[in-house]
Amino acid sequence: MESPLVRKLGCFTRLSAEETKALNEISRVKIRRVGAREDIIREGDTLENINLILEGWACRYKQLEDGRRQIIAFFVPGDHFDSHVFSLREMDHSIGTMNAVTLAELGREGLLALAERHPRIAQSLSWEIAVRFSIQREWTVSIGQRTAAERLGHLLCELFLRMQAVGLADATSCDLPVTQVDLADALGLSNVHVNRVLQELRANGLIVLRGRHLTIPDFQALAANSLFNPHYLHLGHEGRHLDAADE
Amino acid sequence: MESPLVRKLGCFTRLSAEETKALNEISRVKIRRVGAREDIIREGDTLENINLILEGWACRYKQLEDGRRQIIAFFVPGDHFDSHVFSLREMDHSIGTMNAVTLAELGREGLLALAERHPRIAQSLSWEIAVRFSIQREWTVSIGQRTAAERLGHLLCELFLRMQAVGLADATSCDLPVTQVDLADALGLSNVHVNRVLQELRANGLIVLRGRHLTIPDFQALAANSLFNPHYLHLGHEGRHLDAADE
DNA sequence: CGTGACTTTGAGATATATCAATCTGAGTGG
DNA sequence: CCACTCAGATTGATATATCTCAAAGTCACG
Repeated sequence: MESPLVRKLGCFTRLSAEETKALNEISRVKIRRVGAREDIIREGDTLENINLILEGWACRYKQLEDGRRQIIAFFVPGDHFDSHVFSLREMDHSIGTMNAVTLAELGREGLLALAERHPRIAQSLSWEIAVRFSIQREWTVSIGQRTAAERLGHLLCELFLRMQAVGLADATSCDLPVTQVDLADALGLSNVHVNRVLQELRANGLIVLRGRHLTIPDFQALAANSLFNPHYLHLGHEGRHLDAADE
Repeated sequence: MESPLVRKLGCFTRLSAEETKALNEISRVKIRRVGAREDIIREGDTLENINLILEGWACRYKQLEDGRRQIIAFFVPGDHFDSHVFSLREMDHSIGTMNAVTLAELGREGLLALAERHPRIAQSLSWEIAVRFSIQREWTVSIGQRTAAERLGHLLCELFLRMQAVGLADATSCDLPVTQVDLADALGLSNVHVNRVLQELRANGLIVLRGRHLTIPDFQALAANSLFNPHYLHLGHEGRHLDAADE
């Protein structure tokens, strides 16, 4: 079984068989299962390991004193949290699961050693961090400037492409294991409004969303409607080059 | 003259005289001046150097097709952009100046070599990136959840502390070389509304803002009013320890 | 002392929030 | 296999934070 991390890093650079094997192996050493809607990491914790998601979705979130919650990022399989946080004393936010999640706990040292031995792994891990940062920037743009419909459409486009990048989407659809309240907390909207905008997108034939499964019949249409430009995900740049060379 | 970078990294770890000297020297090699309201880097550019701000303010921003602009981050002296972007093909956003800016262009190799020779420099640079990421997350929270008054107050608290961290603030005030339109674009508000909220904060005695200079007479009061918790800036953790040991 | 950039004011307009029901459907126990 | 339950989705009615447009004021600078 191939680790979704391999799949994702493969978007950036072609990994050798040896590198792939090493990554798959390190993902198998220490597995942990967490139920739905549980916290994996709490604000104030100190981190010992890097957690890699093998199955399920999680999110980074922060809660204000009065209870308002903002989801700061979603994690899908192949994502990990959070190498660079090691520089900080303690977590300034929490990480919780959406549905049931399977994690690989990568020892910090193990991964660093791996990166040292395989420069392309190091390179693609730093690519991954840069992309994550880029996504965070785009969320700032979304919440700051886009209308509710654009925001929602934009988020769905992003999540769909990210699922596709790890091989968890078919041509037009993927799982979306989040509630409307979650979407609202991620977009800075009320759940009532999310519901209404969702209906509007459905009415326009831009999405089908039922039972935690999302279908985007015409991606271009939804993207255009949301001012979505996939550039910020930096997917498939190197990958596409290599693919082209294959043919 | 001490580089503001030294000042800032000193918040995290005590640098040796030798490390300080090395950082000051590398900041002096290649200096560049850019006028107010100019772009330093444009979307689509590829990066060759790391630019360190010695004087003046800049911002990261992104513009939607229809002209809406979101300021994604402010850069004050001591900040640099952007080591981790090297992993990406090309910039997915632009960087522009607020007022006149003096930059040090650090060669990528030079800095990497420096980091290799001095592990504490490497460590504090990675701390810096982690903090920047944390700030980006907090902006997401702000724009998503806080009211206009909280948002504005929160941003002013942040900028004041960041200026203080590089020694560019006195006990209650610092420069703030941005227009109300800039604040609006950073906060996802209209400039008219920023103006009104600014007046409200003034009326409540929380800020004095005139001629690009900000005074916060009672920081605690403004912080409380804005649900501002400085933890996310991760300032002075290690620093405080060492200070304590000094006594 | 004029010009342009920025700030301030006023008067509506509207996107989105809030509150409170009601509905739906998947899972549970009897 | 049927009621029950409960989380989540939907609806309706109303409130409000914030936006838009347009004009007028202020101030630094040449």
